[in-house]
Amino acid sequence: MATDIPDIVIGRLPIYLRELTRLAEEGKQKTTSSHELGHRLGISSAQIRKDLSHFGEFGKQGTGYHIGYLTEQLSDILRLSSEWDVAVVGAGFLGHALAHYNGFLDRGFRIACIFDNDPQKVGEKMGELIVQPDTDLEKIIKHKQIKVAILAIPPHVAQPMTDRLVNAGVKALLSYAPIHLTVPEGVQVSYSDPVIQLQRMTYYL
Amino acid sequence: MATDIPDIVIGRLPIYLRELTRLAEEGKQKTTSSHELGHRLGISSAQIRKDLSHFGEFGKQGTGYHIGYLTEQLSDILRLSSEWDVAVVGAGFLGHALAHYNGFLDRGFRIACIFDNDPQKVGEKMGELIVQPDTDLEKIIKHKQIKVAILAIPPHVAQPMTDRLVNAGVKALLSYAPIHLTVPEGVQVSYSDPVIQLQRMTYYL
DNA sequence: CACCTTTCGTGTAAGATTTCACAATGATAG
DNA sequence: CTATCATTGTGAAATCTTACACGAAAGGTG
Ligand SMILES: NC(=O)c1ccc[n+]([C@@H]2O[C@H](COP(=O)([O-])OP(=O)(O)OC[C@H]3O[C@@H](n4cnc5c(N)ncnc54)[C@H](O)[C@@H]3O)[C@@H](O)[C@H]2O)c1
Ligand SMILES: NC(=O)c1ccc[n+]([C@@H]2O[C@H](COP(=O)([O-])OP(=O)(O)OC[C@H]3O[C@@H](n4cnc5c(N)ncnc54)[C@H](O)[C@@H]3O)[C@@H](O)[C@H]2O)c1
Repeated sequence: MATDIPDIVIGRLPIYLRELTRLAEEGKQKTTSSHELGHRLGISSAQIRKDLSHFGEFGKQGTGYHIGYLTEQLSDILRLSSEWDVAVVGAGFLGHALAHYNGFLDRGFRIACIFDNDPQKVGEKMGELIVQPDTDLEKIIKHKQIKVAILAIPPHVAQPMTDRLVNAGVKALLSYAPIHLTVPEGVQVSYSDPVIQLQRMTYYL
Repeated sequence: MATDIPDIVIGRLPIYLRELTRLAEEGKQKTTSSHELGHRLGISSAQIRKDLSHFGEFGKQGTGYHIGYLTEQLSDILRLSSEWDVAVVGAGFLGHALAHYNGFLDRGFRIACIFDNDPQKVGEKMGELIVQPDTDLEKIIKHKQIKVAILAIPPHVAQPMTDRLVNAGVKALLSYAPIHLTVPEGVQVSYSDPVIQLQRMTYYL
């Protein structure tokens, strides 16, 4: 049941999870339907049912899905039952925003440490954390067994830093640097480049 | 030629453009091939050729693509020949990072104004800009004919702010708020939620 | 010039994803 | 208890996307 599930399906699960959490917060109802969820997300109900059916039968005919139960199941599928420690590399503007962002904790992640190579930044307090020198990066990541990192450093140092992180055991990497990164098989990479996103939209304007 | 081009193809053009710019910066060569470009991006050469062929014939057999020429063509296709003015809404941590980011200018966008509703933030200097009160938002956006906006405000005010922006004439919106937005037909929306991206990766860990 | 190498552009095949549509199931109301 | 209604889970069809493979062009070489 766990094999062979298309990436594109996995990619939608976090969206479902996020909307289920919103539904739970609204607190108006204990259950929802594929139709309601789809309507709220601009996705067809059939797609939602098909996606979920890859993992089991979570709904009930006539009633729909129990919001709490489906939330739990999706959290389990996405391995969010316990928190992932995350390392942030780069304590500039973006690192600053990330360190202060409180939207990670209740969704399965905790910023566990933040690194910089600028002596001026090292030691500075950021949110709950203190900026660490990048020379300690390998030691701390190995010691805390950190598997997830966020890159918020300039593009020209992103690839070498990626290599260091992977070498220290990081398996999932979200990069804000506007550059394609090369990683070994088995390491996940994801990118966030606002300019790419804007450029995708201007075509249609 | 302009109709019927799949969104997924449009979505890759900015990636090609970004890598072409890097190649130009490296300055080692005047031309590149679909094979080289694909190799650098982890995309098949056939896909690159097929994607480009939707818009015309930009290459030369035996030689490949002239980097400068292809860059120009892609910029034209994506409507990046002249700069788009961009409004940033929300002068918090993220708005701060965006206002100081110098990676927009050379890729077709210019942050033209930044808004906040917090009297403490209004008037503050951010990068080259001064934070404007959100009450002036409609006036300024209409006056400058701004079509592109970035949302960096809390989730619960994101939908009403979207409605205001769309009403003022915004046609493309990049939102950092972790919530699905509803917009009228013809308005483009794009999202950036790092938690969604991390959750997509933890499944594979 | 004849030959070789490179690389494009593209028709077609293969594969992936979405949509359709319906039997089956559970809830509800009279 | 039966009829009605809502909604799931899922094969099959339709659509979309990627990969393959090759003829044709361009440039270089002897
Ligand atoms: N600011 C934005 O809104 C924004 C938006 C999109 C993308 N980005 C990208 O995100 C990245 C960071 O952006 P930023 O605005 O925070 O930049 P920034 O210059 O404010 O911060 C970068 C930080 O990285 C540190 N650094 C540099 N080399 C390092 C190394 N080898 N090891 C550890 N730390 C190192 C610097 O000391 C600095 O503190 C850049 O790649 C940028 O292109 C930024
Ligand atoms: N900080 C991060 O790293 C990060 C990461 C991902 C997503 N986000 C999301 O991005 C958004 C902004 O995050 P942030 O960290 O900058 O938050 P922030 O609290 O630092 O900034 C939000 C700003 O929006 C302003 N604001 C609130 N309501 C407004 C309104 N109606 N009109 C105009 N301005 C208004 C506030 O005054 C504040 O200055 C949030 O939705 C957050 O969930 C943040």
